[in-house]
Amino acid sequence: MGRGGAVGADWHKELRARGYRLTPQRQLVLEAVAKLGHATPEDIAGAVRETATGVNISTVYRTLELLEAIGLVQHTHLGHGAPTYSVASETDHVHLVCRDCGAVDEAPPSVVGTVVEELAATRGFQVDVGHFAVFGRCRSCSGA
Amino acid sequence: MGRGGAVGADWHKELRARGYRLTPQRQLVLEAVAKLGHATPEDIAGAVRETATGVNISTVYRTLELLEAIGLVQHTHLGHGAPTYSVASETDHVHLVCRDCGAVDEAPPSVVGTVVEELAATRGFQVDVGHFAVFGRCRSCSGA
DNA sequence: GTTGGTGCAAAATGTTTGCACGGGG
DNA sequence: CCCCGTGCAAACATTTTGCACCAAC
Repeated sequence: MGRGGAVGADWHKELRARGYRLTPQRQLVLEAVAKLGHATPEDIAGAVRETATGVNISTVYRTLELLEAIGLVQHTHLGHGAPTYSVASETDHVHLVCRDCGAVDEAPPSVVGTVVEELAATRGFQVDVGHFAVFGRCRSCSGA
Repeated sequence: MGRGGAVGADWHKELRARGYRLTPQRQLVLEAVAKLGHATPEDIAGAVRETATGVNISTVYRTLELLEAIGLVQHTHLGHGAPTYSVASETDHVHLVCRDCGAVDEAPPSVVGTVVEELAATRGFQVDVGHFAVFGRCRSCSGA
């Protein structure tokens, strides 16, 4: 699950190759994203503060932007508030968000496979399955 | 199409029936939503200001919340910024948003029909097709 | 030693709320 | 005449930016 070790062993090279520096803040933010999963920037800042003396929220934003550009993390919109970040390898699934209770469920990308294929074939549209959630009402809340 | 007159002829009754009052602001906001389509609260406030002396932005928010509760309008998240509002009858479609050029395309709900049915059958999840957009890369941007 | 990264504070953006006044019913 | 709805301003929440200092390389 969210173990820090799951994060690519040598993402340092990714940074260096692009001229970026390896800082403790960047290490901490990436570890926090891996550990938390679906965490908002604020969540991440909070988690990091428990470990270190403190990483400024603006640094968290800048770092997330950087890590996303490199392809190490991705963000998803699960609701009206802040987006949530996960390590890129873990975001390959569909999010089901209940409009009533707010519960977030996950489904394998295969459930939308036919749609993805159809949109690619008929419109040349390459779907990014994880970016937006699928909104609706879960079983518990639909009254059944 | 986008004329104010296209909006249900007697939504006044909807208001009255629930104990709400009919005000010029509410009328203007609803007409603006109908005319603009996929408009942010700020867009709507701007459009209304061209007609009237001015409707406060907070009134726009409160009015949109009210109109959505009644079922006359709905909002959709098309990107990272503000949500966009449309009259309820026009939101019954899937939004395809390109991550590169930001273009918003629309597709009939039928393209996701199988997914909607599958999620209902296997998980009891009632999908709200219009609330979140489908994110990805459009034909022009995946080729160039 | 350079130069990019960080912290801090302030600004920008988007949304909500408290309160007093005015208009709808 | 009652009281809901509005305008206004301030609070709130989230994200971005300018700038001086510090640390990675």
